[in-house]
Amino acid sequence: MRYQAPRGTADILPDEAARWQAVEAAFREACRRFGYGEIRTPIFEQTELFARSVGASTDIVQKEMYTFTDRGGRSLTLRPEGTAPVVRAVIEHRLYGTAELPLKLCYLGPMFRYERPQSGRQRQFHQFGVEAIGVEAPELDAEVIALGWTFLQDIGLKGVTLVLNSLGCPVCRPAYREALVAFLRPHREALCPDCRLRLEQNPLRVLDCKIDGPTPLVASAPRITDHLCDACRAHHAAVKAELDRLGIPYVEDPHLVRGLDYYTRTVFEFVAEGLGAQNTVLAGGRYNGLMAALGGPDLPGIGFALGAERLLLLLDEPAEGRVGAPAPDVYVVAFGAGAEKKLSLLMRLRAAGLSADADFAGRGLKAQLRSADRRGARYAVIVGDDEARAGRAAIKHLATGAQWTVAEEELAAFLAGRIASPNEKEAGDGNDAHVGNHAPNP
RNA sequence: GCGGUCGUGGCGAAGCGGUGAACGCACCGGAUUGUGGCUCCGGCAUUCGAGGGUUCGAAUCCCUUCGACCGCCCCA
Repeated sequence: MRYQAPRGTADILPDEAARWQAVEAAFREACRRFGYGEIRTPIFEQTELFARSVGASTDIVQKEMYTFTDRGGRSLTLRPEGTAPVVRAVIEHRLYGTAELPLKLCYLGPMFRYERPQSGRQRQFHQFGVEAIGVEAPELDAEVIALGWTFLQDIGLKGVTLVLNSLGCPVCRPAYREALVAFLRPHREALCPDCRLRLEQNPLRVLDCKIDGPTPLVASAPRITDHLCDACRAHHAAVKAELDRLGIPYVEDPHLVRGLDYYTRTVFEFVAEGLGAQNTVLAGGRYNGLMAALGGPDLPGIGFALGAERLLLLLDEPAEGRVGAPAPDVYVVAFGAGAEKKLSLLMRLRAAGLSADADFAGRGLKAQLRSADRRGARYAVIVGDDEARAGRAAIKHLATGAQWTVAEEELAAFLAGRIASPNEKEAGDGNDAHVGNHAPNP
């Protein structure tokens, strides 16, 4: 055990990778139906991009970024989230001018945050996300939420709750912030140490303090939703009305505050049971000022991201299984004079569309058949001295023990036909004297 | 960044100061000539995450270090 994967990273082994492929496929399918095209951005970006967009006072920027200097002296950062790179790409390629708005983009890939790993949290983790840019209509907020909802339904996730809030906009949020600070400052000593700092730097974050979360203090604090400007209030109401029409249940939480600074108006999270403090599985919101802040036109946007590891944690327990190759249709057992036919037989079978594998350890007949069985193969093709001499191959249906002998040339077609046939399990042709020596598999 | 639990063969897991590191699974080989699954027999850790120390003697005690898991902060 000399080398290990770096702290907070994980290898996804074949059995597990199959589960990933399933959720990725479901996500891509949901995105397709909703009209989102995939975008792939680099895994690292200029450090400035994240500092500007995510917010200098956020934990992500202050202590969680994987930042390094390349050989040209540039400061680069492994992306901690997906929105900023996508927005950057949209601006860089002026996509807003070449496609209809909203521009709908989706992505899936690894993100990096330097944190203490624990359940549902890694340093390299994976997010699937979407961004819809260029339209401010509340219907779009609802549609984005509906996409997240649909996806979670599609993969059969149970016990998730949609939590909704509005964070206002540059018109109304400053006033609310003042009101909140004015309310909290007299109670400064009652706040936890972290919150005393937040009070100065990012007062809204005090609202979702876990330590004295539902204390009378926070509970009785002024609510953002009571301080929204007319436009934000109307927007928020329209989003809720649309969700009501769609029959998507949600709970309003005026204390929902997201950890990234670029959010405006709608913010939402889908929270799940059973993940401890890391219970957010999908979250997002509107970011109307982000495009302009990153040097693009002043276009609004909304999106979400979901944590793939958390999602997989919530789905069925990983099945304990064989690590490695999938069960083949055919396992070629070749030995003696037949050994030299092994590879060419495999190639013929594969060319016929069958999955085929064989022993590569030069073991005996018995051991090879054992492998065929253990690998879960449906058929074994046996080519030994006798078969090789006759230009034929013995075929054995492993579940029943039925056996046939066919000419080498006909082998692939014969097997392809049988595997496609509903009567696959009929008895063999009796050409093999050994049939009956073994009981069928129970 | 803070706190807790823990690191014994491919995996799971005993042993917790005294000469050969249980056991289960997996794996490899065999049980009369070329036929798998069941059963039986045999094999499979000079070594207990790494480094140092205490001791006549350590996987078992101490220190350091690396790592894993869990919780907190924060986030997806």
